[in-house]
Amino acid sequence: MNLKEFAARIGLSQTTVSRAMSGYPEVKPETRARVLEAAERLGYRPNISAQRLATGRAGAIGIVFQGGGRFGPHSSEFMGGLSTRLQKDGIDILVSTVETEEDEAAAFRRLAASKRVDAVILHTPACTDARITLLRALRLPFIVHGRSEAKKPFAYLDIDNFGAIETATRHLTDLGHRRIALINGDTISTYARDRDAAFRATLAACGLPLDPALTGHGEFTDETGFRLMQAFLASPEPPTAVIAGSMMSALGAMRAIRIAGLAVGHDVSLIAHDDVFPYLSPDNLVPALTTTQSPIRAAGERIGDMVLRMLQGEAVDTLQEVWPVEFVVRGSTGPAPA
Amino acid sequence: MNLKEFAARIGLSQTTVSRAMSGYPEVKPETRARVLEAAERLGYRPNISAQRLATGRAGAIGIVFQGGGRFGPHSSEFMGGLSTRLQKDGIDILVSTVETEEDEAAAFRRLAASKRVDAVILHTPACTDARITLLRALRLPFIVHGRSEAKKPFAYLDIDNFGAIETATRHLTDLGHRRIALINGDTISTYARDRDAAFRATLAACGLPLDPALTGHGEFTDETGFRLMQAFLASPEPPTAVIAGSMMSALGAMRAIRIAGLAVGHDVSLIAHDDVFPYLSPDNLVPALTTTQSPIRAAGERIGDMVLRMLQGEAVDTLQEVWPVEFVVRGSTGPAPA
DNA sequence: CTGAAAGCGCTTACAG
DNA sequence: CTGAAAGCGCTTACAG
Repeated sequence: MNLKEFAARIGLSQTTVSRAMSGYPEVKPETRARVLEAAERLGYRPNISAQRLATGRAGAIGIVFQGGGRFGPHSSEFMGGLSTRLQKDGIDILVSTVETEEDEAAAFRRLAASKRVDAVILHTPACTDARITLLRALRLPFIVHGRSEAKKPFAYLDIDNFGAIETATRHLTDLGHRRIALINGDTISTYARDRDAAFRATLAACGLPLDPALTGHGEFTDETGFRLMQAFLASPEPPTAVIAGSMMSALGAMRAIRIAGLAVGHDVSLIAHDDVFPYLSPDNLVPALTTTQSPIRAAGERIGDMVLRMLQGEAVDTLQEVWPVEFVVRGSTGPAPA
Repeated sequence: MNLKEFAARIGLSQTTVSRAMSGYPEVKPETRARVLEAAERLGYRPNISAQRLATGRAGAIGIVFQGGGRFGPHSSEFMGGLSTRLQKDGIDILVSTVETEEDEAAAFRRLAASKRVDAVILHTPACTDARITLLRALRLPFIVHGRSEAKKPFAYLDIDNFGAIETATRHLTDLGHRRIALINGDTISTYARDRDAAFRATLAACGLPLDPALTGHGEFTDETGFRLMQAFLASPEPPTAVIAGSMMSALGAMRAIRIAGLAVGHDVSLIAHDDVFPYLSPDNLVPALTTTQSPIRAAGERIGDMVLRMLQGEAVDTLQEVWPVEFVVRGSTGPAPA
């Protein structure tokens, strides 16, 4: 049933029905109630494509994931939160996956040109990110999950990666550790740079040298954690503590530590950053894992909120948040072995 | 730039331009080439909402995830595959997350009434699933990831859950195990029932009793695996082997086994079903994990393919596939202890 | 092979 | 507070 039929059926004009359903103020309350009730009863819903064409709004926001690897557990938690929030306002999420950087740029061009989305969410930004320049040129509104450097301000939500790693590192030095390793994420992303900077700064502040053999980069997978930890342990002076960038890396690191015949929390302390996955809790590991934690699902919800406000015209420089990261000490960290 | 402007700019009618861009046959090849080149050069793309309104097609398929828990690592892998395939045909994916069963039904009604999607993907079906009845009533085309019982045929892609667990169980009995435990998924889903049936049938075929204390159900999380395994081990006659429904459950089970002072693959054999996650490989575990495996990403791609064929009018009874599951023996299974 | 025009189902400025 | 009508930007039956 379309608007014309429905309006005829209840004896009102299309105009009034449309206004009643869209919540416009100038409709008499009784009229609105009657329209809403009838729509529910007769099952009338405005055709979304017609609505979009008429208003010029797409009613959807876009998100692009690059490569198989990047659509992992973090993505799904984030998406869960985002979707929960946008659902409430009837905004759709349009998911694209691409292989390369060029494909991602092409995807953004396509989204912009065909007016498929009202805004996009950019994630895992690099320190200087060409995508930001592109989105600006395309006049496609965007919000960044993470931070980046750019001349003009833009909307973003990030967590305090610097603070997280600073706290973690400081906790370890306080426990007497002097050889600390870091399993970081990919090299170009801002978050990895921030974590690296925090790690270096804190070691320096404690008068400890940075041993390049004790830092490694890679995807947040079990395998990378395992491989890097094995390399650390094989170095001439193995670490007595390690900070892992994610729960996945931590699982791999834990195994490497055990295989080496060492005990986590006793011979080697371990801290992981935890995005809070419902299916993998640091409390369940043995020993329970000390973590810096920040729920990525909540970040998704918040970004959904922010993108809606942006579309309502709120200025981007009021849409900038940095979330503190919680630090939870559990059994995987202990005094440095004598 | 819209069609009118663009057509004027290159001196052709809107009709011809539209036909050239949509790949209709009746356009002269040179004309088409000229149109396509100009579109590329001038950056013209049809407005997607107008296109959808005019054709009556939404150009999108929907997928609904129920509850936070269900949008986990399996979902993201599946979505990655699905998106990869649909992208090629310019079909969008519309993701919704809901809390309850009623919300899910409401979401389907909304998608259907507002013509937001051309079809939906239904996943994790129960043996008799009310959602199938609903989608039929709504005349919303659908394809099921999994199987279900229904009078009329419908499109689906499932893996051979029965065969997988049969093979796994048989492998264990062949190794001399007589007390085998099963960590299964939620109770109402078809896949869990199939796995349970295979487990029972194989034990029976080997003349082994089924001990209810050695089977458990729950979400595919580390925690559930851990908790169930601890319970199994605490039973009067603990198992010498266990089959876990997912990699997450297996991680928890492994830990419970180790905490009990037992060795995986020696004291207790372990087999897991693996959906093949890029960030968590059974080869990396210690010992490497024997698995029944089936890549859920590939299933996502295939379902994308099938849904496109369905929308092109292919009959649903030719869109039914059951994939065999691969069995890979690694170090986590060994002879039953004497 | 190409074009003029109706129609898809909404929204909204304008008029009352 | 309500309505008649133009317009959003496409597609496509019909005519040539």
